Amino acid sequence: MFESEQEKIRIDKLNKLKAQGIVPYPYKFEISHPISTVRANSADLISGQSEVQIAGRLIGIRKHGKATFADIRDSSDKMQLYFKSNVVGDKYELLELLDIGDFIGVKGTVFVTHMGEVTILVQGFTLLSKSLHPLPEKWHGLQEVELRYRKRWLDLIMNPDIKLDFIRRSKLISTMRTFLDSKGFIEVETPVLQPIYGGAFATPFKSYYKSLDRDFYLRISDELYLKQLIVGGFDKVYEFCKDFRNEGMDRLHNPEFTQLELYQAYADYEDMMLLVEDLFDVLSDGKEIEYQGTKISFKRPWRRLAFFDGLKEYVGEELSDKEDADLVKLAESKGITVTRDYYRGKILACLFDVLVQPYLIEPTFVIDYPKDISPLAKERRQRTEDRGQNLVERFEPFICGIEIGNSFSELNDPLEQVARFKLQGEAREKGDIEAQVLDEGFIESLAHGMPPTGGLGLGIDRIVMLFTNSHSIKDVLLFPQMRI
RNA sequence: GGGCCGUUAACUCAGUCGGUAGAGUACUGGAUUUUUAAUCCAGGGGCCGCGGGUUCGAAUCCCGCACGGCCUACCA
Repeated sequence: MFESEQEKIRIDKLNKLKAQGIVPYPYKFEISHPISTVRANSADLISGQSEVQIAGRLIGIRKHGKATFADIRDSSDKMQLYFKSNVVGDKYELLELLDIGDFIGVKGTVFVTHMGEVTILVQGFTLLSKSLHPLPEKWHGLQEVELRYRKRWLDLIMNPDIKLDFIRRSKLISTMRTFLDSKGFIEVETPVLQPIYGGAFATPFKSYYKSLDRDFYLRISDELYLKQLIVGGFDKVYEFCKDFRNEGMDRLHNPEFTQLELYQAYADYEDMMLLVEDLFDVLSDGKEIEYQGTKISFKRPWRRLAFFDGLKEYVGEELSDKEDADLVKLAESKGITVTRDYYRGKILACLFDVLVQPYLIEPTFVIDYPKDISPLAKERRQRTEDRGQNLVERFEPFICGIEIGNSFSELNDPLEQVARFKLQGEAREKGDIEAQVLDEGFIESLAHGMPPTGGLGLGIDRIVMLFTNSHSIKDVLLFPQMRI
């Protein structure tokens, strides 16, 4: 650390500052305006000869002997500074000890240069923080993608425009919160550390709780806890839930990610579809977005595509009445490897993911999934057009081929729920390591009675990707997971 | 998991046929009181990702590994 030539020079400057009695890391500085405000009101500030105090990071220095131009930037904008030796006096010499990257505070008056740039004529200045490590080059900046993810602070300094995406993320989440609050939903918090994980198919991260001497898991979902709150009498609850899944990472997956899960008593999955349409109408402000070159409209109603209709449309045949063996054959003919412990629904889901999902560009609700891959969802109500049994009331919304959520008419029959977990147990014994584990507390809560309930989970990171036109989930996570 | 590409100064990048490691920015010293990629002069700065191999000699050729990116597959 601090061994490069440039770092040694800066530490040397730091020591010279200290020797002059200057505190290189003072405690605070009174700011009269953010830079953007100075800019917006420059005419008034100039005519009034008003003194302003602004602060920020030094991002450029141009020395001209007894005059020096510099640029500082705060979170709102940047501003040119003009130091003249006959104005700042002896302090002018201190400029020699400042570097690009330092934070300074200045007081001065606003004027416009011959070149038309709004500038502060500096009357006095204070070092607010000495920077010891040089910043990347001034016009190519920091480009190496790996460094941008690993050293996000540097990325933010050198590529400040990326802040807009993270501000957008924050605003989208706050809009969701306002939307749900206005509909009477209550925001709750549930455990991240769970003795039994559940609510989704995934491999968990395992931890160990010393004082209880037992294994705990980082949650893969908060579903089972939120439903217990519905049992307890909250009619509408939601949680922005950081989930952890011990799986690979790629442009759509980070091992820790954020889901919005919400549950509404006396509602079903049809209500959840309407809620999603409403939400996206608000999030998009009724406007189209463009994602990776494709224009997307969230205009209601979204397309509703039955799971088996999707397969029929893109595979060319009706699959609901096919034998398992034929499904395996079909999968293999499409180059999809099917291992032996796969059960029917999983084969179908694989086929769907590969053959149908990539083509779901316009916002689409895929509805009515196979029962055996949906152990927490209610059986589908019988309708005249039904193609047999074994469907549940479940949908997943897709946009641009990306799965952005999951929703059910929640199963609230405790005996049926036990039976579904039992089937999951059998799948687990056959080697399906993601099969869901029976949670006795959850079953007991259902046994006390849960009202009919609609549940919805939305992948927040992926939704932010859509609205910020980000190709990778890493671009909407400030600190994406990287290999160590 | 597979394929392709990348890794050289703090950053952005060159580096020919295998023959002493280059530029710009940044940094240091000097000149410069309206510049804004300031300009001009001079200078310092390298584990060429890591480990092997071939060779008189490797940043360069070969093998392996690590990390990253894109594509692809898988994991719902």
